[in-house]
Amino acid sequence: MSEQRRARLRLEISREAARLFWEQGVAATSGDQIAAAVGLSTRTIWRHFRSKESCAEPVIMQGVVTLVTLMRSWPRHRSLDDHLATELTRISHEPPPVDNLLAMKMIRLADTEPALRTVWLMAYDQVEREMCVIIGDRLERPAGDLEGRMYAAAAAAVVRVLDAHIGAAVLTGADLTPFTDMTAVARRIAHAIRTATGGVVGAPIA
Amino acid sequence: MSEQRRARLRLEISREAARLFWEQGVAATSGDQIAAAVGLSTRTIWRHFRSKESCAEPVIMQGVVTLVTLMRSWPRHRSLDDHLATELTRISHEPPPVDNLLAMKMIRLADTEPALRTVWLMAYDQVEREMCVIIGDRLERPAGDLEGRMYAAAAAAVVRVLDAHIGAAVLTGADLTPFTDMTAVARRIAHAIRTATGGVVGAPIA
DNA sequence: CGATATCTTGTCACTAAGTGACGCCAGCAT
DNA sequence: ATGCTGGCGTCACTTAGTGACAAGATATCG
Repeated sequence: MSEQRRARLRLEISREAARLFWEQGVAATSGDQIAAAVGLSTRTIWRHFRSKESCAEPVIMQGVVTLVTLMRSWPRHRSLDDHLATELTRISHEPPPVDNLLAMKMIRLADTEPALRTVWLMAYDQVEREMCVIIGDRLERPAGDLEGRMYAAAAAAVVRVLDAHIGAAVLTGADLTPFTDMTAVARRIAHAIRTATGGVVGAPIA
Repeated sequence: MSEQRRARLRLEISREAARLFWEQGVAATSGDQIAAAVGLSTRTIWRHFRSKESCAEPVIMQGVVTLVTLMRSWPRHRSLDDHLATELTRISHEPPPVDNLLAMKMIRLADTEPALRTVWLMAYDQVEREMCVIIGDRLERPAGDLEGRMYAAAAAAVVRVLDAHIGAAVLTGADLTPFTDMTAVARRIAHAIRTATGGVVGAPIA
């Protein structure tokens, strides 16, 4: 099975699962229900996900995949600030992915459902690994270097907090004007990452 | 049931569970086995833990509880570096807690067992909350402040990476001399936290 | 186009994680 | 002594998750 096809199927299952989790709660949603909603047998669900709750993972991941992609395409000669600003404004013209709202809802649920919180943390564990590669590559340090891992962990952590913050703001219907200016958002993210990495990750490389 | 008594019972269960997880693997260890090992009924195990894997949490927590305690007792007028150095050297004269090795083994298992990794991440999620209080208090910022939460998240993240690093070194039988000098260890931890918080958390407050 | 090999899914039986309900008893106050 | 409370054991039960095998889809090669 091609990697792409598998990822798409996982995402499709994840969408239905997340919808059900949000509508009726995690405990009240059974594996059978998820399977029925997506039109597969229950057995197939367990072939693609280790547990009921982890069905939410692809949707949660989708919420940060654009940022990770942007980080990956960050050219060495630019500052993170500038790169994120241009890319985010460019992307903001396109319609936002439909999964974003669903992802925020999952984060919200993770506040009260421990099982979902573990999934959320595991998703950012993946982000941390990605960051490890990106930062390690940028700093030209050996893979698995302790410094690089700390930078990556700190960067992933602040992005997670920012993500939770924005998600909470959107869902509670709070004032969203701080997040409409993509240049400002880019500056906040870049500043957070730069601060969390002691100023090491952010500047252009000569 | 007093909070203390409950915590002690949870720790007792956790020790047996961790031992079994290490000796025979997580999948091969049943709830019944854990219950038998600690001399309780299986039902009682589920009264104290949400899941089989989360039985490992108190032991994992025990591995960082000393550091969190030290952070909590950090006086405002001292630098984190100095405080940790004196306290760690003082403590290093006492015998190290017996659970430390067990905790390292759980972290090691978390590398290959996803279910245990979630528990590990959840434990550090708790550490992050603690850090939130400590840092928020020290910076005299309102509780739940976004900046404070980011500092706490970054600090908890780097401590987690350091912890994993040291644990791996101990278990693989690597050279442990870098970790014998408590002053040096304190400096590394304090430096990591200071770096991850952009230099904000670490200095004495006038 | 056809035959075969591979890969994914469905079905069914089964294990074990986790819950609800109820009764027991140790501790404690009256 | 009596009544209450809170933790524990027992047992029945639900359901998440797995193993094994058959069947259908799909790709590959002639």
